[in-house]
Amino acid sequence: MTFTMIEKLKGFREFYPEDIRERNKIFRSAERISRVFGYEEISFPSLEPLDLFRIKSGEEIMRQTYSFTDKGGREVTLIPEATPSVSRMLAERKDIPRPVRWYSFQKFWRYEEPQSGRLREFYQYNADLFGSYSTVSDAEIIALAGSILNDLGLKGLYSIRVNHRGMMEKLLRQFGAEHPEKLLPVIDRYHKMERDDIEMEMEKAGLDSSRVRALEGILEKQVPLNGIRQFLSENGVEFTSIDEISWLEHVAELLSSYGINEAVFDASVVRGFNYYTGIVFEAFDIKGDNRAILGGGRYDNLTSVISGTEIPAVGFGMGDVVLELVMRSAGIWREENNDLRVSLCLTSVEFLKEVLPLMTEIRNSGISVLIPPEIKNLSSQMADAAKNRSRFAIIIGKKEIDGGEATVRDMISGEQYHVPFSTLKGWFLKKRSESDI
RNA sequence: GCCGGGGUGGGGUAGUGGAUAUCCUUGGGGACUGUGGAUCCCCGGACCCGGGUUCAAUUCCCGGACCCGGCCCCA
Repeated sequence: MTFTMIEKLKGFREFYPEDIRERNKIFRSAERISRVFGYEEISFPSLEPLDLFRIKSGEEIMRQTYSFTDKGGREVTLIPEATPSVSRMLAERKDIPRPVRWYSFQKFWRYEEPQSGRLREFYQYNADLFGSYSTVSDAEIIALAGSILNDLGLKGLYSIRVNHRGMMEKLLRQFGAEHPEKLLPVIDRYHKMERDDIEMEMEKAGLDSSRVRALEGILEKQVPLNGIRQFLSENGVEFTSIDEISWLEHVAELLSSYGINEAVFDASVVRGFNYYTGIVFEAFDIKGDNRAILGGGRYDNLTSVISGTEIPAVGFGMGDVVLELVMRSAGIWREENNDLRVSLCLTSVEFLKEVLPLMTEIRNSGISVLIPPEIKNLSSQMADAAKNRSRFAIIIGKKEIDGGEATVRDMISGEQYHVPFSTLKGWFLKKRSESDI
């Protein structure tokens, strides 16, 4: 018989238990930190009308998404991002008091060629703060991002590169650019493009050669957030005419008080989409070669396009793909199962009904109890317990039933204990609290 | 959508225009009816798919899907 396995689609993943475990840690971290910042979870459909995304992105959206006509003739799209749906949710419920703090963690789909850190199906965490235009809310959303990364164990291993779209536009105008917004896509690709091409684009935009060199000097370096003013003035920027510098300085001050010391100023971060209006930021692995772990910024005009109501907003998105790569290279992606699990080993199946109530009691206290599906000889049950990484084996035979005590074997040390049935649950709870098992 | 690279059991590999495709590991069973992942024995499992060249293709050629990486795009 010939059998051909049907392969999974390009850019899609399967998750085995060892894959899920650590990913759940990301979910839990994001959930916990979001909650203590006052953010509440929302969820929205995975399939939306194509028009929801067309509004923002035009027809390019067709090439970059899973879009098709459904059986009812509707043009639909597997959601490639969260913002449009979230904006609609906000617009649908005008009674919700602002500011609104929401987060979500869903699957998204993009029809792109997979490459490092980028797949066709991925999870993305999203957080947004609606209804406030302030340095305080900008700092909050960046602090939220940093706190999640810290909670995951990445403290000191990443940097958050911060910039301000409004400031960049003023700066570029001051440098001679007539249409600063046209230069932003070039700046976005500063670290990818050839030097000659960049300089050509800058000159085309209206910068003279000394300004081109000054701009390159600015784009080249990352400096501490609180050193922006000095850095820019050293590179020929007349900062007195740019209010946004003070804005960034205040955000820097707040972030420092938050204990987020990973934020730096990086003028080359402007984000690809042009709907950002204020602060923009991206977090990177400090070692460097990965794509951005997360990215976001302020988008005060977007909600009006999608929902008809203008509501200031600042937020960010973080995908699981790059995050996993970064956590792996930081050596904090664990695949072992650290749950406290114990395996029941019986010398005869007839004892099972007698100890099942006890096992249920132990399970109810949160400890995993594995019942052997087949009662073979004790030796092979012990071997199974070892293989399934049980920390303890509970051995039950005639002796134990008659004596009313379980024999409990520590599978690491080999020590054995006789524990009365009545105190068995407490014995495990004590073991659990004594160490980090 | 474009470009470069890749492929032999679940994982890691050897090898080949022709014969029963190598080894390790993993998995299953047994030796072993009250004590372990050991040991020994047995078993299962692979040349990505399709077409072409050829007497003969896992091997050479072409195409496709997939994987890795890059471009476009980046929400």
